[in-house]
Amino acid sequence: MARLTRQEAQAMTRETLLATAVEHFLDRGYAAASLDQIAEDAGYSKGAVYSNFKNKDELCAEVLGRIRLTKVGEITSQLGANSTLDEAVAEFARWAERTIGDKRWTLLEVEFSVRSRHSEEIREKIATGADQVRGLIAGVVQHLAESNGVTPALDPNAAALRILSVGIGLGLQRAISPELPVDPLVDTLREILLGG
Amino acid sequence: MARLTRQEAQAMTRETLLATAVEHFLDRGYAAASLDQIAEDAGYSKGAVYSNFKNKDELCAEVLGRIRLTKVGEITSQLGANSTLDEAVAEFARWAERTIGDKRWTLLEVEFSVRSRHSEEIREKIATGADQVRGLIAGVVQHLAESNGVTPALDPNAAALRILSVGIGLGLQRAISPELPVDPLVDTLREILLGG
DNA sequence: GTCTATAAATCGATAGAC
DNA sequence: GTCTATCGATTTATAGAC
Repeated sequence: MARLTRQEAQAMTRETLLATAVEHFLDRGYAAASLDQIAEDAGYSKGAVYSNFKNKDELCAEVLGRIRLTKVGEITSQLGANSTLDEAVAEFARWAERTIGDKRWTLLEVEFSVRSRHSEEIREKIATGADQVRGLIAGVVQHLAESNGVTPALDPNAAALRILSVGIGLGLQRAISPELPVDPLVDTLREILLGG
Repeated sequence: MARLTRQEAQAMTRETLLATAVEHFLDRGYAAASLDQIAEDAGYSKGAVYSNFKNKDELCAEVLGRIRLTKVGEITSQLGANSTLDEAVAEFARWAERTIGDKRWTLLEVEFSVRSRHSEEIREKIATGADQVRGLIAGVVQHLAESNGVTPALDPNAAALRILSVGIGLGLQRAISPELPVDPLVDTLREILLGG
């Protein structure tokens, strides 16, 4: 290993802090996650956190961005590999079972969304993030429809809004009552794809 | 006005505190609502709050129960008055626009749900509340279907789960981005009712 | 049952040294 | 850029008087 330049060293500090923050925010939620503990667990002090991130909200926003990249990467790579529509829907069902089943992510997304109450700046940041997520879903729907030669029952944006709504609402209910089925989310996707 | 007995006086204290708490929790959310301010605004002291409610969580649970009674009362009374299915759906659309448009309620429900993380006792309380809400929705769907002679595409429980999921997810997104349409919720109800 | 007073515990954010 | 030390501002919950 060559020596790190100052820039590389700082990038590593930031990376370590961010990776540690992901775990803490997922495990404890926004309010209960402590910047002090995150810093300590990452091997730094709280000052390092504030040197690399503006405040707790911005750190959480970056944490959520990273988590979303991971989750979306999982589903897009798997969907691209499937040929028939049935297989794609089945693959989506397995992804949903795992992902919506992970209540830590849903609860963190939702808890952070509620913070839109406290500041217009946060609200805009959250709105932008949600917009991006809907865009990703719209792309997936369009891709699935085109590569299978079907016409969706809804235009991509409306489809994405509907799918994300069910995903959020069902995810939250399943975080509270894990015995609830994932069917509504999978069925929603299937109906949109086949119902044209 | 006759004099109040001790029991009546205490019932009135409780009622005043609860009514004041509804406004504070709706306006500021769970975390930002202060028991001290609620008590003061109601004309009592914090001690009175703890004499009438076990703690902040139980007070919030009662607050949510009362709000739900109000909201559900609105929609059930209006739906009962309508004759045709189209009218009922249109009436539901107006109710949804008002209710899902009231982001204070959605945000409070969601914020309190997230607290299921911190204690199994709260989680059970929240789960019971959600169960009741789904039961109410199932009843409305069944009533609408029977009184209009249609067979819903889903059984009442599945229908309620789907409708509540869309309601929660769309409500949260609309709390952040109010320009989003209410259509997904109304369309979901219509499709379930007509799709059998 | 209600009030006053206080306990007790955080935690986010900043200032200044290095 | 990072660390140490500290500020500052709250709030829930309780103990004891009335």
